[in-house]
Amino acid sequence: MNNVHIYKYTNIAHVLSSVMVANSQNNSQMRRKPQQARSQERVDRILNVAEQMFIETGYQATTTRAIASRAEIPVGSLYQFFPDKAAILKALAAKYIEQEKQLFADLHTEEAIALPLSVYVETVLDTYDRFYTANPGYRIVFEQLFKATPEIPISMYEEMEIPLTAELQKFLARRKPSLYPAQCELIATISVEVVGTLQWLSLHRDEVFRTKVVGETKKLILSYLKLYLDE
Amino acid sequence: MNNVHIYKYTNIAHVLSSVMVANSQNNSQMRRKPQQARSQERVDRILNVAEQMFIETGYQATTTRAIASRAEIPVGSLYQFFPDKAAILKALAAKYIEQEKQLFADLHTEEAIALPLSVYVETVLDTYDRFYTANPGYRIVFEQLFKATPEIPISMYEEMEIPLTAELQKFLARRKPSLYPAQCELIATISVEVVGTLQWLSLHRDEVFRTKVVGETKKLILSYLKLYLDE
Amino acid sequence: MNNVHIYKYTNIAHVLSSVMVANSQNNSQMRRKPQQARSQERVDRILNVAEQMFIETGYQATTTRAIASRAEIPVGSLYQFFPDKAAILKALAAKYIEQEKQLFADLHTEEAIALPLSVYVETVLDTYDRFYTANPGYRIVFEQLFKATPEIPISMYEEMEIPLTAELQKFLARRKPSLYPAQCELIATISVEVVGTLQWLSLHRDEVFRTKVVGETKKLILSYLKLYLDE
Amino acid sequence: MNNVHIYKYTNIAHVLSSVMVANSQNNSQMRRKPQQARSQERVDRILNVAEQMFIETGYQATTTRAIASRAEIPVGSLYQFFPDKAAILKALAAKYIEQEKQLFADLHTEEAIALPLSVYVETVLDTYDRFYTANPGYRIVFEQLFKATPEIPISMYEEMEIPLTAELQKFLARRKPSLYPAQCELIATISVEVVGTLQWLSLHRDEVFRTKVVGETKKLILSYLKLYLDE
DNA sequence: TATGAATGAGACTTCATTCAT
DNA sequence: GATGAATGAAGTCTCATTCAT
Repeated sequence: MNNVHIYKYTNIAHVLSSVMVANSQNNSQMRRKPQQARSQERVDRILNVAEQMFIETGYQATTTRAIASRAEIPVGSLYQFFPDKAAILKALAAKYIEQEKQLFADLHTEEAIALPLSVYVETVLDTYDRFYTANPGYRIVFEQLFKATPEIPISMYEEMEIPLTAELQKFLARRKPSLYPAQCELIATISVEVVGTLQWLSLHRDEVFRTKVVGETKKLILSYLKLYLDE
Repeated sequence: MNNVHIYKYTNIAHVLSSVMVANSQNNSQMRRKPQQARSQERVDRILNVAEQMFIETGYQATTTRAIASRAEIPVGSLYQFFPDKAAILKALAAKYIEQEKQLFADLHTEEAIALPLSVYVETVLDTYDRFYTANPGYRIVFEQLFKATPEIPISMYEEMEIPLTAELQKFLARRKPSLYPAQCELIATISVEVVGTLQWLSLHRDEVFRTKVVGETKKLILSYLKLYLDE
Repeated sequence: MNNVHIYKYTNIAHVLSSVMVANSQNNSQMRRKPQQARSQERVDRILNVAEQMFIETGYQATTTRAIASRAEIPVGSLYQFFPDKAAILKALAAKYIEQEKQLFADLHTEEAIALPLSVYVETVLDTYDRFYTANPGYRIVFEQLFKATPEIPISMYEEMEIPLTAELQKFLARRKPSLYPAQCELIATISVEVVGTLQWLSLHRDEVFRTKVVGETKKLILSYLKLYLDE
Repeated sequence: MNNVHIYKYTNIAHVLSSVMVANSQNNSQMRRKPQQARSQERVDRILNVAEQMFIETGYQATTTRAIASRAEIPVGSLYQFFPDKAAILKALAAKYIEQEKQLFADLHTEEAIALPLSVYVETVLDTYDRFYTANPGYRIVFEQLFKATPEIPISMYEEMEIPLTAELQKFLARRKPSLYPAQCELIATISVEVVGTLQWLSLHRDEVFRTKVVGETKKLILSYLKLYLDE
């Protein structure tokens, strides 16, 4: 979810393609595929540090020197793995999408679609909570990514690999075939956006707060979907 | 609404006070109170241009030269009205709060609270829609403002002059006295955050989309509040 | 005295000429001869304020706006009296030279030269003390003036209107004709420099300190001159 | 000597401490301790160029770009060694104090104090001449440094590491125990100020002039001190 | 391959001076 | 003449990126 805000801004195809490249094997955003253990460990450290600093300070205000320094590697080495600062952003995005894919992999089954709505929502949101908690930089990374790509916004998220919106859209179409595709899209978009925001909100205080917000999110989404799925 | 994300980040009192100063008569954020028509027009142009560019490119990536250039004035003139870049942000924030106050001024009455829930939601969201459409930079400005004030986050929005969350909280307390204050706060916070996000989402495509999203927002919020207000 | 440091730095002829112009009637540094009382009063205020601020903050760090503001006149008006910032410096210099001339006017007489050395020193230094106390900006103004005129230093202070060094030189030549002119010049230069510095030093603490320093200066100069004048 | 003008202006302790830091090993004014030969040479060039330009044009009027340009390095490199413009000033000050200490290291001995006055003066002033000739920016650097530190002037130069005034004061107290401490302080202060000025003066013309001025300084100081030390 | 010093374009801001009112 | 808003060149400092070692 909350990928929605992505296609609001800009040319998804463009951004996504460049991001996905970072994900593939050879033609990587990364200058050098870190085959050795040390390199891989360095890349991970850079990514973790960068994610943390982007959240804390924002993308622009985070300097490459600062990232390298906190990751305890020389700047030069950072540039051996990433051609420029934006590549770190893209690598994070790619990592997020990868995580998202894996996490949602076995969610989109016939069984799942047949589940009672409440159970479905419960399952999806728990999954999403796990994903988001593991990838707290998600929102800020994509926000920045699309701000930096000032092109025509196209909403073709079906084509995208970003799973949540597509998943929900398909779910709606199956459960209530009388809904127009445009309606499915709208409902899915809104749901995903809402879940994304509330997840982000949930991370800004303590654990108790997070749990409460997640609980409310489930109630909210369930009551909203019920309007259409008459259950 | 959507002020929620404000108290997530930081010390409201601090930020707000500095912002409100920009609103008062003499002790302004602005170096010079523009008395003549031409000056006032320039200040307005700066503010409009800045708002637009902050939305498009973000605060940090927007340079003062670029603002001045797009506003078709020399940089020096910009600095005659605003002591620094941050002052533009604060002036925008002050403007928003002013607008918000005026718009919500006669919303918080006994009558309003007695309204049927659906009418209440309808009214509030229409008001909010008007406000947000007139002040599209709201979200990004406050986000930036609080990012720049790295202090202890305190959630005391009752004390704030920002009306929507407080308003909703009071509304809930009156309509359903059995709700704990903490519950009211949570529900209000979530509602405001959701509305804020969806409003923001609504502005990123065409007019048709905006209308649709606003409509869905009403449904969503109404169905959510009904969970608590058993109507 | 203490004009000495002037010809250390730069082309005296150049600087002095431009300064002296500020002193003459029509071809002034000042744009407009303030004939009306108000104008004259404004010019005085500017000069006083500028002198004070140059001492406190230095010439460069003192802005024309700040001068105008502290003198309680608009900047525009300041520029009606002075073509640029440097003109204020020059006007001050001219004022100082004028003061110096007047003060030393009746000092350079046959009688004075015939005085006992100790009485002569006493008289001269008392005069100088009065002058310097009345014109505390003297040192900083000339320092700045010559720093800003980066040309060949020429020591032709006999030609100058600055009286003290020339006066002392003549005094020495008369009292001890066996001294070479070059010696007279050296002794005079050194004496004037020393007196200038100690006078400047004397102004940086309280009145008691000032008196003490002035007393010591007399002793010091007297004992020095005695080396040559065998008295 | 000529450190006197230091405590005229401001809180010695404060300024000195910040300067001395520039002198220590790790907590340097300099961003990076230049370890390699090339870097060290660059730092030296910056310092030399800056010293020269400060003398010629003054501190304020000397731009960092101009320093870098004359030192034939990019501005960025300058800022790699010095966090800001003031740090160059402080580094120079630290260098001077270091030089002063080393030069005066073995001057303050029982033997020196027992020397005939004329020999003592001769020795001290020769030492000072060497120091000042090697560090011509001394005067202007400290002048600027204290102008930028607008605090309460305290004269506690015994505590300072700056040796000359303290040295002379002790010398006087030993040679003539009947002198009050306040008198010693005054005499020392005046002597140091005078020597400082004359040294400064001596540097503004040719070598012949310098020699002559130094010679006269010795005579002058000797004759002054004799007033108190009855020799 | 790994390092981190070096680079310089460009960011924010100031301020002497002008000129329309 | 008097005013003070307007101007923009220039100053200080940062930081993504390169490249010699």
